[in-house]
Formats: sequence, C-alpha cells, structure tokens
Amino acid sequence: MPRPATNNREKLVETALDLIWRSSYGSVSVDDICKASEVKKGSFYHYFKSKSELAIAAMDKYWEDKQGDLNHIFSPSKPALNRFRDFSDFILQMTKEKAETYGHVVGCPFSSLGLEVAGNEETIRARCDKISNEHKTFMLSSIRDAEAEGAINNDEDADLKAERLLSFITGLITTSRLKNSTKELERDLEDGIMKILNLKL
Amino acid sequence: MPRPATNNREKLVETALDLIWRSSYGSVSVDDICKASEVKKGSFYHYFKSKSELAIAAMDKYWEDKQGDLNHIFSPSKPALNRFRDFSDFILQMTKEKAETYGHVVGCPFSSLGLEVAGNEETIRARCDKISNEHKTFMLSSIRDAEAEGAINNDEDADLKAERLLSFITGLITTSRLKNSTKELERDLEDGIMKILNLKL
DNA sequence: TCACCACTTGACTGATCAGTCAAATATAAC
DNA sequence: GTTATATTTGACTGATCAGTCAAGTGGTGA
Repeated sequence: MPRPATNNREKLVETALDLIWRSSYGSVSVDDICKASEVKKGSFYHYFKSKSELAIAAMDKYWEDKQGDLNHIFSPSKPALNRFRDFSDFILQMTKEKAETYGHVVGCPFSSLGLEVAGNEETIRARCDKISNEHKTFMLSSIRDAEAEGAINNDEDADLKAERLLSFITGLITTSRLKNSTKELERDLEDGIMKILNLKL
Repeated sequence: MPRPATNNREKLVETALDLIWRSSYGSVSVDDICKASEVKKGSFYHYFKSKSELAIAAMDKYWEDKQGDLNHIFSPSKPALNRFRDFSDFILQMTKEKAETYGHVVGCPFSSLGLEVAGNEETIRARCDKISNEHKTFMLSSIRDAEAEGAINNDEDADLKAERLLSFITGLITTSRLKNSTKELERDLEDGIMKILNLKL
C-alpha cells in the first residue's frame, strides 16, 4: 500500500508555470507559489534547491507537453504547407484560450521568461535558448519537405528561413502581449508565415 | 545666482534606464537605483511617486533621444530603401555597442520591459505600446515612399507590411538577447527586412 | 529680514524576500 | 519491531522591498 500521493512536486511545477506566465518571474515569489499550490515552503526546498531551478523544471515540463502537440502539428504525414497553417491556427487558438483564462494576453512563456532573466539568470536563459533551437528543428524539417514537394521556392537557405520564421512568430506574439490583443495574430500570423516561406506561384 | 544644479532627477532617470535595461525591472530595486545614482531615497520620492513612474520617465527620455536618431535615419531626403538599410545598420551597431558596454546583449528596452510587466503594470505596458505605434509610423511612411519610388511591390497593405516589419525586427532582437549573440542580427536583419519589403526585381 | 518653497537628508515602517533548519511523520525493507 | 529513507511541517533568519516622514538646507522674492 503506497503512501498517499501528494504530488507536491508536480503541484509546484504547474503552479509556478501558471503564475510566472501570467505575470513574470520577478514578480512571483516562492511564497506566492507555495500559497497557490498549498505546499509548504520546507517541501519546496526539499524538491528544488532554488526558485530558478523550479522555473527550469516548469519550462521543461511545459516544453515536454508542447512537443507532443508539435509532433502532431508538424506530422510528416501531412503536406508541409498544411503543417504551417495548422501551426498558425494552433498558436492563435492557444493565445486566445490563455488570454481568456488569465484575463490578458500572455504570450510565449519561453521568450517572456528568457528575455526577462537573460541578464542575470544564465541557466534559465540557456534553457530557453535550447528549447528555441529544438523548436526550430520542427520548422526546418517542414521547410525542407515543402521544398521537396515543390510547394515553396528554395532560393534561400532553409535554416535561414526557419530562423526568420521563428523570429517573426516570436515577434508577433511579443507584440500581442505588449498590445494585449490577439488582433495582430489574427491579421498576419498565417499570411506572414506564408510570405516568409515564399510559396511557389 | 542659481542654486547649484544637482540634476538628481536626470541622474535617476538615466541610472534607472541603465540598470533596468541591463537586467530587468523586477530585479532592480529603488535602493539599487538610488545607490548607483548617488541620490537619496527621499529625493527619489520627491521627484517620482513610484518606481513605475520612474520607469515611464526613463522610457520617455530614451524614446525622445531615439526619435532624433530615427528622424535622421528615416529622413525623406534619402531613397526609401537606403533608410531601411541604414536602420538595419543602426540596430546592429547599437546592439553590439550596448553588448560591449553591458557584457551581454541587452535587446530593445521597450519590448523587454513591456513584455515583463505587461501582466501587472498596465501604465507601463500602455506606454510601451504607444511608443511601438510611434515607431511604426517611421516604417509606414518610408514604405509608402518606397512604393511611390517604384522600389518595392505594393501587393500588400502598407500598414500590414509595417507591422510585419516591426514584428520581425522585434523578434530578431529578442532572439539576440535570448541567445546572447549578435550573430543572428548580422545574418538576417537586413535581408529579412528587404524580403518583407518585397523589392521589385 | 523674514517667510516661502523646492529640494535634501537619513532614519524609519511593516511587509516581503529567498532560503534554512530541526523536529515530526509516514512508508518501505529487513 | 527496527531501521533507513523520503517527505512534511512551521517556525525562523537576516536581508531587502517600496514607500513615508519630519526635520533640515539654502536660495528667492516681498
């Protein structure tokens, strides 16, 4: 008969993501996270040796979940362009959903958190960078597939295109959070992606 | 004979921008700013009624200075495409210069600060948004000029193009800070801008 | 000369910060 | 039952947080 599972570690990780995403890393305290997750501070420091370590665990958990979605969205079984369209729809839907939950647009947790702490939390910055690179691989392989399918012009290096795509998407989501509006995403996310991909005809 | 100028207000504004830009809003305290600017806390609260009010003053000051540069860069006396090239050079040079000064890439103060506090400092978020809109007007008028010059295709709404440009640039600078590298800017800032502008021929 | 006012000073508040610790509890292994 | 280990608890630390306040300082205008 196992000890009744308290899931305190998981509760902390989920609550941390929730609170930090909603506001910011700096404005959420360890006490805030403990209170919201109903886990005592001593337990916090049993599982994590610092606030930044929890933040990293929260990002890892989120990215792990998100990769499942991306595997589906960027499935090689679909025509490459459809993947990008689905990806665009996914971002828009997620952003709207989260905005409803939180009461305001929240943007991308990795770029928000990474940008915030890049100057003084090197481990977090490095993790955001790593995740961003992994995200790029999804783009890159679908760009190659799109070229092979003859759907896009391959006048430019595929890697460059993937980076440009990621920068544009990051920028547009940043803009959304800054304007607290999903209008910009609705207006130009899909078209902007397609323009950068540079469709044939 | 006037009282000897202490310039305490200016010192606070400049120091605040410096410290917040280097790290973040949340990680810089009022005491930090006072210590670095050698101004006593009582004086701080004589000039500003809160930390966030100082942050806004710092942004306004920075934007005022920056507009001078932009007026020069986007001068109607130049061919429109040259303006964008000059703008690209300016961003790259500024980013490198600041990276040298601070020891790491710092990115754009408006999107960094705005993104960080968007969830809980509405006045700051709104100011960042306002500045972003003003920035867009520089892009927009030069896009119109480029169209009039016949330098770019006007297959798309100029306003949309300006927003797309701003999002891409914002995203690329964000990426730079996240990766703590200017490589990405060097690689794709100018080309990406020109691709989005959609040059004729 | 005196009253006014912008500005400065440093001590102060109470709340909150990240992180520590020793003692308690509960489970599993033997 | 005993022991080892994992987890929980709540009180605790000293530093730091944003912001306040009353008592000054010194120039200016009447």
